[in-house]
Amino acid sequence: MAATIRDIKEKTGLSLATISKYINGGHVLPENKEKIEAAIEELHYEVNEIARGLVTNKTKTIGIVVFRIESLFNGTLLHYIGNILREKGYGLLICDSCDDEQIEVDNVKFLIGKKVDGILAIPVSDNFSFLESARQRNIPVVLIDRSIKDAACDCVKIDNRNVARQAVEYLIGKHHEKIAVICSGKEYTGIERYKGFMDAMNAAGYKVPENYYKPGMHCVEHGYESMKALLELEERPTAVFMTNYEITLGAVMALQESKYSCPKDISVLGFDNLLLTHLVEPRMCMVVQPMQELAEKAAEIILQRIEGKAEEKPIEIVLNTQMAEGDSVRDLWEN
Amino acid sequence: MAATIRDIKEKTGLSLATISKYINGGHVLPENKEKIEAAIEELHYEVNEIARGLVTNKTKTIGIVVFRIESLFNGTLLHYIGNILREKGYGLLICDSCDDEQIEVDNVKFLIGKKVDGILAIPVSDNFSFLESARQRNIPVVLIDRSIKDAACDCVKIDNRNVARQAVEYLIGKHHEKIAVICSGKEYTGIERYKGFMDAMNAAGYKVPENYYKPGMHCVEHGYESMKALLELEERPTAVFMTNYEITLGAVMALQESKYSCPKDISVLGFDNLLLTHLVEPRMCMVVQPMQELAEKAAEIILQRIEGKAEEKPIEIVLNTQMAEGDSVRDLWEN
DNA sequence: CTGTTAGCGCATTCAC
DNA sequence: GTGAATGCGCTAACAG
Repeated sequence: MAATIRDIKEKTGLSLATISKYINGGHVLPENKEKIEAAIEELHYEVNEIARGLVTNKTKTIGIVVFRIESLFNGTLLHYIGNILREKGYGLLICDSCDDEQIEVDNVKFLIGKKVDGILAIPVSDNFSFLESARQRNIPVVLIDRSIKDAACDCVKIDNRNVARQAVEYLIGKHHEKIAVICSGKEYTGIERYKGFMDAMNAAGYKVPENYYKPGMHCVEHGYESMKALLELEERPTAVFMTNYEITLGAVMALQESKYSCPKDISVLGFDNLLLTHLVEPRMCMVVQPMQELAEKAAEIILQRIEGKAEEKPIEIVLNTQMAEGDSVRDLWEN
Repeated sequence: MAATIRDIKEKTGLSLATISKYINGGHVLPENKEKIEAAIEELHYEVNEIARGLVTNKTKTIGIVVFRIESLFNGTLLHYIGNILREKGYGLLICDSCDDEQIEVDNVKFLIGKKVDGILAIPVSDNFSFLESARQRNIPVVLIDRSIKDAACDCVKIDNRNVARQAVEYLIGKHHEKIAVICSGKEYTGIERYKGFMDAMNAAGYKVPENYYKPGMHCVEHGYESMKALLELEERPTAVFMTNYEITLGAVMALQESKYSCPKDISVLGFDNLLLTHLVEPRMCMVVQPMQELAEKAAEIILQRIEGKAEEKPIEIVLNTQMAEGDSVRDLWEN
């Protein structure tokens, strides 16, 4: 058995209170301090966080629910978040929702059972109900990347609609008019980015035929199938805008397999998938989110909430985003 | 405050023991069962795992130390492992070692402080010292993918040397003689796979010039730089064997950027990177590990250890691996 | 099958 | 500055 605070009481002859106080940074007489330190050293004593948690009602653990852990987007976020939290002594309990809303609900309940101090979520669901159980128990929740309508919940995200509009304006600036969009049709980011797409198209006065609009699941397959369908169209679009990591990946896979070449036959502009910019020819144009900042802000907010030093009302942080230019968009007026 | 077992005692008039028993799956009278269930429902009662942990000395939490969480290899493993464990009611506390041995040591200590019931590791380090602290406390440890020499520790891995040999024999079967290898030079898998490479080359009687052997870090950059160097060689290899996910990725990136085309100018055979087989042309030959099986076995073993129903001596599971054929290897005698 | 009692290891009142 | 007592929420012995 590991040594407990009682063992060091025996060893030093001091009382539990004194020892506990020292451990938690309180002042004790120098000679007692030495005694305690010596005993700790000798017995390899380490605080039992479980016992401490029972009385403080804190676990120093934060739960994170991600829509799909295999997504590189989530992996990158986890990397940054995990490092920040661990520096502060917090553990990260991770739950993979596998793109399934029911699993997501269960995950939140599971985390609550684990008595996490706070919950970070990159959600699958587009309504807040899966987090109700957390709210009831006053467990702080911070949404990352995907906010939820009318949720009144802390959230860190990017200016989705704006950046999508800018990206499409870039395409339009290269004189594209027949632009298709592949996006997720259900969740927040997909919808917002689609709105941004339409903003730009409407402002330019361009129509979007129904078969140029490809809403669907947030997954590689949807990107793949949609791009395939677009390429088979009699009146092919001259440019395609893909609005997330997975969809970009799938669409590029379909393009690579096809007989068409980019940007000669078709121009593409993707989202988040920085990896691809180094992998395929030509270098892709890509909207890239500031992952580290996203992670840092989210960690910062959840810690503030846990320590109770944040204002009452929901904090919403919207980060600016930039577009990485490449060679995957051809100017139709050149050549 | 959340409801406790005492609240439901008040509500039902039953004793703590009866309620506890019911919660833990014991048999109680049907009428009491109904009373308890009703009270649980009404009070939104959920077990406080912390309190339970204090008395059972179990946290129902398993820690996992991964060499780099952003690696898709780890993401896939985490996906499978997390799902299995959560089904059994176990949480997964995740620690990213960021490819740094010192961080890895700290991570293990951190997990021990969190009193995890067991530790899974996909390690950075090639010696067991980072796990000593766990062993001292009798915390079960299972190594995944990368075993450690003389560690006498449970381990789930693949037949690295064999499958590498087979892969190289496939290249040799296509009449390649000038075969280069890019591998990680330090950790277990890199060394084993290199041995397999040499087994095949030696058996065939082919020499491996020093500049065809590219050991280095387990990272994208190493794959990229090495492939670039190989392509610039006066006497270029006709085939290149890449021995892990990251290196394969980097090498393919370099190849895509180069003036050479695959398999016309050079043949390649990669490892683990199934994603790539769908992304680049031509379809790549790839050794692919049975990720799900790897995860399942590891989860199974750690749970057995925790429940104390595993034999004393270390369990070592070696899974068979197959090679996915593609078109990235040209038969030198054809055309 | 049920109730009573006693801790798990620690932090936190209070007195002193 | 220190020590004795109390309880966090639960499980595990018992005895009934």
